[in-house]
Amino acid sequence: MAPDFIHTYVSVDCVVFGFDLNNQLNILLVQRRSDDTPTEVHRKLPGSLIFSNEDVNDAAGRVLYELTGIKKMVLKQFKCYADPMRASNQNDIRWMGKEYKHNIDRIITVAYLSLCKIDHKINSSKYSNVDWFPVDKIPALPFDHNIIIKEALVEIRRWIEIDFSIIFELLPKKFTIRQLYQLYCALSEKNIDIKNFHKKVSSFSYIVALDEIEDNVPHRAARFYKFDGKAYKKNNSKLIK
Amino acid sequence: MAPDFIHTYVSVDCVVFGFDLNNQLNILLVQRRSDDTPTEVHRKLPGSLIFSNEDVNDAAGRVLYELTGIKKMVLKQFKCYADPMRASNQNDIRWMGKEYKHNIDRIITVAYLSLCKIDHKINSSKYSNVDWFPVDKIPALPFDHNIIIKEALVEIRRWIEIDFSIIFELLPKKFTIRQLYQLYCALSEKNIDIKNFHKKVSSFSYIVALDEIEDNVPHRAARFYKFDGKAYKKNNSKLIK
DNA sequence: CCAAAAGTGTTAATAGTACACCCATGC
DNA sequence: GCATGGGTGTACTATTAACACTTTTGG
Repeated sequence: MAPDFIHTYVSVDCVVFGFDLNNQLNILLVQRRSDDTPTEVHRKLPGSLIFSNEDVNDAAGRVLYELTGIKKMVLKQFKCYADPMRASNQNDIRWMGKEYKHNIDRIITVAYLSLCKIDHKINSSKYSNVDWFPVDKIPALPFDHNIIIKEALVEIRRWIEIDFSIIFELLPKKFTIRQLYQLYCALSEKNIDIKNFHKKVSSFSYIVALDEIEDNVPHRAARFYKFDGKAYKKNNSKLIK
Repeated sequence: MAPDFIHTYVSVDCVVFGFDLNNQLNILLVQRRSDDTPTEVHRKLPGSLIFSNEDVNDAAGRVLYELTGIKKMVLKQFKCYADPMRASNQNDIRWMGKEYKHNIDRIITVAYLSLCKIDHKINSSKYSNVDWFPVDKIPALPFDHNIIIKEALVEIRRWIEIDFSIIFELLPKKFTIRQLYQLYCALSEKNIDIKNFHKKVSSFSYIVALDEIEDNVPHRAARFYKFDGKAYKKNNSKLIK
């Protein structure tokens, strides 16, 4: 009975978002080593097979740490990809054989979202090349990584709705309300009035005005604010619909 | 290198919700065959290992069909459970050996949500016992099934917020606004005024009043309504916050 | 001065909340 | 009649949306 049940490899892949100064969402991609075509640069999502004694959440935390050198990044599992054909491309099969020293026939992956301040130093212990790519300039990637990224974008938007506070993971510690506004617009695809946004947001107890203001801007300097996580949790408000 | 990467079995488990006449959320559990203790009845979530050429989504659809005899049930993947210890209980290991005729050391599972009108006839081709259990009377289950159910409850609430229309999968074709109200309350844990709810909901274009009214009730009979999926999609409204 | 964005104020429209009141039915 | 819930209306409140106006800064 049941000769058909599979025994398969399981990996995790991480979609790490950053928000750049041009108000673009970016994603971290790593370089895939390829001896066959040393001149061509191949990119992929950072990921790894899971270890025999490792939960997928732990594996994702490990991948993120090996990727950025940052210990406690926020992360959120969002989907398991298990199409039997997702790793059927010959290049992908060859790459897996080299990378893992195993013959891998089928592999399913659990995809994670993570967020990173784009100005944070990336200090990877595993990858030699780690770079930000704007979401509208993602190259063709192996496996189903392009699909994963597309769905991660839907997922991050949902996440913001559920927990607004994670938006601050993408902003510098000190930010202007305009920056928050532009990030919120990029994520929610709503088109709210910046004046009203300003008024509303600056009234929140967890958005704390600092003494500091912008410097060297060709217009009135904006005030910097910081996010107070404790005040947010107290009022556990979603506040922005 | 990499002797530690696992090659593991993958299963799907389905949490099927129903809403009963006592305004209780229920979950479908099946009976686990156990030769060791034929007198004791053990329950579990319906599930299966995935086949070698099967996507997890297809496996979940198959499990649901084998469970209920219904072809197109709504389903939603919500989380992958991969704790290395999740199948370390000796009873569970023994059961898996018998069920699948394999020695299974580790198994990860992908959990799905599904919804079913509780009055729908259950016609299982695989399980001899399939029963509804109110969510507050779920017995101790094998593996991490109790945890999965707990998290499924959080997930179904989120789902309703994202797509209100799925609530009608839990109601009879003809329903009163009170029924809709009580289901909505059970799911959202909000405490809105039923009069205001009535007024609001009955104004929606996709909630269609029927000519029929209740029968044999000790008070004024309520009107039946039906849900118009096409009208809903047109206005793609979430409308209820 | 002008352009550009910060920041505040005013007002109208909309949506949500509380609750009064009448209706229909079985006992 | 009375208790129970159906169904409608009205008035109040909170939130959102639109937009005018003043402020600050560099050029």
